[in-house]
Amino acid sequence: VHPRTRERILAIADRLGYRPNALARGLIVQRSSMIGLIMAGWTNPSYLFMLRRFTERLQQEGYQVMLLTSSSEEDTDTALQQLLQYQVEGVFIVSTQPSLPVARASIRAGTPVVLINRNWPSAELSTINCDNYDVGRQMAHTLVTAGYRRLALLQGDPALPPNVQRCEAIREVVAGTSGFRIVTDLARCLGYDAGRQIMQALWAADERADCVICSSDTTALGVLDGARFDLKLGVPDVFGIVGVGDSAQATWSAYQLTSVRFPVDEMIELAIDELLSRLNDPSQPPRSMTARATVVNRNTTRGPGQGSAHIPDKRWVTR
Amino acid sequence: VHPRTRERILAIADRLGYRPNALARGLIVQRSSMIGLIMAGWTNPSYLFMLRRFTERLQQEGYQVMLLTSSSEEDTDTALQQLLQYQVEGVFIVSTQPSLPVARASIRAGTPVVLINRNWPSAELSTINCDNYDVGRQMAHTLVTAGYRRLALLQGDPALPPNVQRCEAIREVVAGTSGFRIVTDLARCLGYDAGRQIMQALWAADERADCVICSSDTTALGVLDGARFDLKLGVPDVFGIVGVGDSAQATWSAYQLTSVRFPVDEMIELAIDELLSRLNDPSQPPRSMTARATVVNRNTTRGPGQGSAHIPDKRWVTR
DNA sequence: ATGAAAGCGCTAACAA
DNA sequence: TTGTTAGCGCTTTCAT
Repeated sequence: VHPRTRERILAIADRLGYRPNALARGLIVQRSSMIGLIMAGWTNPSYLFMLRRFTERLQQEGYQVMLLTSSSEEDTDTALQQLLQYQVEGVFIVSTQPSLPVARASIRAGTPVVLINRNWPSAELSTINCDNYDVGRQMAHTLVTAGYRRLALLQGDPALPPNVQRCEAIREVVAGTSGFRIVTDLARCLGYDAGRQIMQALWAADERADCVICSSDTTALGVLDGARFDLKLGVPDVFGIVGVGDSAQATWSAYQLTSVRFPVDEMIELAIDELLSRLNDPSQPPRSMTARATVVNRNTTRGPGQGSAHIPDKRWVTR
Repeated sequence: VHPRTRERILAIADRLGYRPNALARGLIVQRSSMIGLIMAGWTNPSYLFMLRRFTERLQQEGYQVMLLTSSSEEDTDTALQQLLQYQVEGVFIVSTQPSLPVARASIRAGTPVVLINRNWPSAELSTINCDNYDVGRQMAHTLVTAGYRRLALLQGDPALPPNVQRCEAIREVVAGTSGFRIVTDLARCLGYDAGRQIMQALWAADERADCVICSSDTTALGVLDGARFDLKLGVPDVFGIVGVGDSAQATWSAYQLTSVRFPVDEMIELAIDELLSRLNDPSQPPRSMTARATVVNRNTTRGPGQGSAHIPDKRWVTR
């Protein structure tokens, strides 16, 4: 094409307000350039960063992101079906999962699905996950080796697989450790205020706990403030606390909370890489990856660690 | 249609894996059912909630959300053009803005645009905003009436309109108040660590500040920990601190930070309502709404308020 | 109640 | 290099 003509036509097109219709193009080339993203678990603060990275990278790779919310598995099913109708080329599902028949539908449609923070029984979907049993084991061991004896277990949502897996592993460790036992076991303890109040109850109980495992950092920080401010307890000397998530606040010098760190950044990049590579080569089989979380010992548990801000070793197990 | 036949056909369709193609439908009915969402300012923690509400409500109304990221105004332009090519029916733009010609293009395309946390000079785009001058004024007044005299101004990103508007208003108040002045004026102070370090510098300076205005709660909490832990200063007696955003952490009993609260929830719902109603009635002119933020006095400033958790009066100014 | 035909805006393949 | 044609998967209209 002559540059002259090209220029002229482009100018006219612009003046006429012409925009190529990406939908019509998608129809004919059989590529929508759209990727679906189904999100649950919005209370996890690191998901803001996740959303950002997803959109940034996919945009960069020439895709558009279609974002859907789910608050139940039925939601996830309808969301996934919607996305398939919109001809997305792939979909990420975060902290939730579709039913088997709907998942099968996506497989038949040839649309790769990547599950994040959820397991999948068969090898039909890519998954990227933490070993939550291991997380539970590590948390319990941290407390045991620090010499605590009477554990309070402050669970989150008992319907969430990661929560039950963690707790199961904790109970296993407890069962296998003489002299260490669970004196309180509460579900649905979430948030700063809940933590702070529950600390009072723990101390008023017949059998006082001397350490606690919380289902989130926010809860743990509430417990910590309850222990230090309200009860004037020596933390970590008389009372030990461990949280989950290694949030920014956990690292603040006012808190220095011992917490479980997930390699969030790596998980995100890996999830994107996995989907992109399956998009480039549809014959590639779905992979299941397990990330290793580590507890970072700070100042709410006795023991060796003193505000160690070390980067955990990233060990990936691929099946 | 006979229910019998209907059932039979549906079953066959399902077995064949038939999914209606939403793109093709959109092409013919001239309605994509897609809404664009261009996001910047990802460091604002309340944006996670915003994303959630946007997707929840739009999904509920039968729309799909297309999420794009922008980190500059050029990004915003290309993002908006992309969205127009994908035939979105409307778009939200958060904490950024398009250039005038690109905005005009969207107007010609008949696609309503709602700007959130950004102003727009002319009345072509809907906007929903806080009165940032008023925010600056309120923050300064809070400090003045509490009897502080030597202000340290810890700005955020000097390129961000909300930041410059706030600071402008603060300077105005300072200029009009004898005995009250700015002893330190720093830009790009963001984050807990920055705040904590800067506190040291403030106290080591020739002329010590006795109060500080921070550009975010996180910074303010860093300053607070720096003052209390490192310097053992009496807060609020010898040193006053005010933050912006009224984050969850600001309300924690360990902090009780005086901060500016924006009516985020209401702003979000209003933004969605505005777009939906313009979608339903395209002849409806764009509206500009201004939300009123309020400082909630807690325990990092002297004065009447003692952890008042009152809900601010929501006053909306519509032009 | 069902079938046929037109066309949404685009790309791809072909012919001029 | 340019123009023509077919058709992506759907809805709508009109005829059966």
